Amino acid sequence: MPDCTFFTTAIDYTNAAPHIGHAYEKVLTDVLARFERLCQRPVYFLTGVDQHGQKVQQSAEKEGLSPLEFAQQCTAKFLALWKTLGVEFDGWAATTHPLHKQTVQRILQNLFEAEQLYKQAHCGFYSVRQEQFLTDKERNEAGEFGPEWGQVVELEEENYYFRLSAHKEWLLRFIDTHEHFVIPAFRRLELRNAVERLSGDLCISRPKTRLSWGIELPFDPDFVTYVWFDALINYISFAGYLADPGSGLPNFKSLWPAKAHVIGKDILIPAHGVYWPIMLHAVGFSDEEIPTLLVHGWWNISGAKMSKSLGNAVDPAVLAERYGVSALRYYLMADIATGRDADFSEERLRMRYNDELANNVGNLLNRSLNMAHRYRQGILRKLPTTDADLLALSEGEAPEAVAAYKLAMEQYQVDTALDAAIHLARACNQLIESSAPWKLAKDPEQAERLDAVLYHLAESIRLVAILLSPVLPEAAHGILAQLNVSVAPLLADAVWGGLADGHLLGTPVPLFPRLEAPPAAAD
RNA sequence: GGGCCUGUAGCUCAAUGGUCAGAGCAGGGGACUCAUAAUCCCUUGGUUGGGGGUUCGAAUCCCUCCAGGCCUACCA
Repeated sequence: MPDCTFFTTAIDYTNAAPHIGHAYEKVLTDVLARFERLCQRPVYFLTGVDQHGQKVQQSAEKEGLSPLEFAQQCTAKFLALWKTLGVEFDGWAATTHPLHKQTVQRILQNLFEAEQLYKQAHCGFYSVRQEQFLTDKERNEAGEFGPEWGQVVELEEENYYFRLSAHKEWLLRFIDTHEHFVIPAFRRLELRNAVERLSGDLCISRPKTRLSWGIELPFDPDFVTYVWFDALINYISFAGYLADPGSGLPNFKSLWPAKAHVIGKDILIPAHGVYWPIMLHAVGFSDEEIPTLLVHGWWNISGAKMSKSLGNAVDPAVLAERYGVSALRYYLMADIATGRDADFSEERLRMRYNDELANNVGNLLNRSLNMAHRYRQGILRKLPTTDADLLALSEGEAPEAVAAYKLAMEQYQVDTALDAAIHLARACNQLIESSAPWKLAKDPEQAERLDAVLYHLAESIRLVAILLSPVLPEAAHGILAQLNVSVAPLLADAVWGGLADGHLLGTPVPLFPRLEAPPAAAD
């Protein structure tokens, strides 16, 4: 058993600038990692970039750069975005890293020696322009390869193959016996059906004559390895698998198996659901060492799939600039159910931010602190109370919100978890209306009740801040600062009564300024 | 072609086969003044895509049709 919770994300291909989908996956994983820290569990968050392959090589040539230069330029954009969005990872998996190359080559060598790889000639139609073999799927209605492929020649080429189909029956049994291999459940069904139809082995090499930008096969220098074989291994190479002592990489045993590989639905089949478990199995990993796949959905725009080529890609850096990191992170976590698709809408981003963060939470903090200062110089009294409405909050709404939040987060349902936090804030606003502190303040006989109400508000807000902190680390810090709480948020502290008798609250400053008018039409 | 998902209020979504299908937002009406023109209360709004079937009971299970989407095919 690993002693550290290990999350990975897909590594992004350094061929184009990051879009909202990249940002979503990384923020989601960042939130899951931050939740582990909130629970005081050790966590290791690995993300990175996939820098090899034909597309990078081609794009680099177009720009007159070396593949490495091009990949590094693109990598810098991803790194800058993660910094902007507060995505704080522990390990950075860049596949051009020498230690990664070393591990990939060691695994290839082991598989070769175990006779899991073999060399075979393939004869087929090859597009010179696109530099790839064509299959029947590329044929047009007339059964021919269209002009978009340029010159097509019949070519025979030798390559190395991985004995994928030899492990098909094992994979089927594994899927059948491991209910939680794929989350959500319907994806597991989808995967199982795909595996049933699996036939043939996986070509894992490209001759250097047509692709040089990759990791060389250790047993045949005329070839580099296929992109997926290179990329998937990042999950173990950067976790320290087969690493030499003193490499600086983590201790593999402390991390593996990963709690979850967070990936998009597009790379479940075949890469992560077929190639990856079979690779691990072939290398000698036991069934208990195959990690769970947490498969998230897509942000669509106007219901259409996001695509750079359609010109509708949403630049997350622009959104962060326009609305702020908190608004963007909140929207990405609140407006999609993990595993499903959602429609991206700036209008909904503004709406949810204004309604839930500005009007509900932000204004609650502001009005509560304001009253505490106006009526009590900011000093809280922690006194026993018998008022039913206050007990309903301290013994009902608040602990129930924490429990619902925890349950949802453990099931990766971040949107549901956020609902629980917002619901608690809403209950506080209701308490303010029903107790009307401004009236209590005018009646000396109600002094104790006023103190109790103010305490209940501050205490509830403290809990809300703790619950929001994985999604909104900065804003949670801001809330706690205004409450004059200096300790870092912990879920263990999300229990009633944390604020001491005589606690002095900080000065109210509007925290989530409303996004007033929609900015002038984008672009 | 094969596989999978979705279809519930104007919008975004809930609802282990079991009270009258619920929230938030939007719409309508009202209240309040501590607050970021915020908040709170009440309220309008549904043939659960259509049609069959199983059941004492169906949004939920089965069949079928319709509509949209995804994977199958190197964009999270």
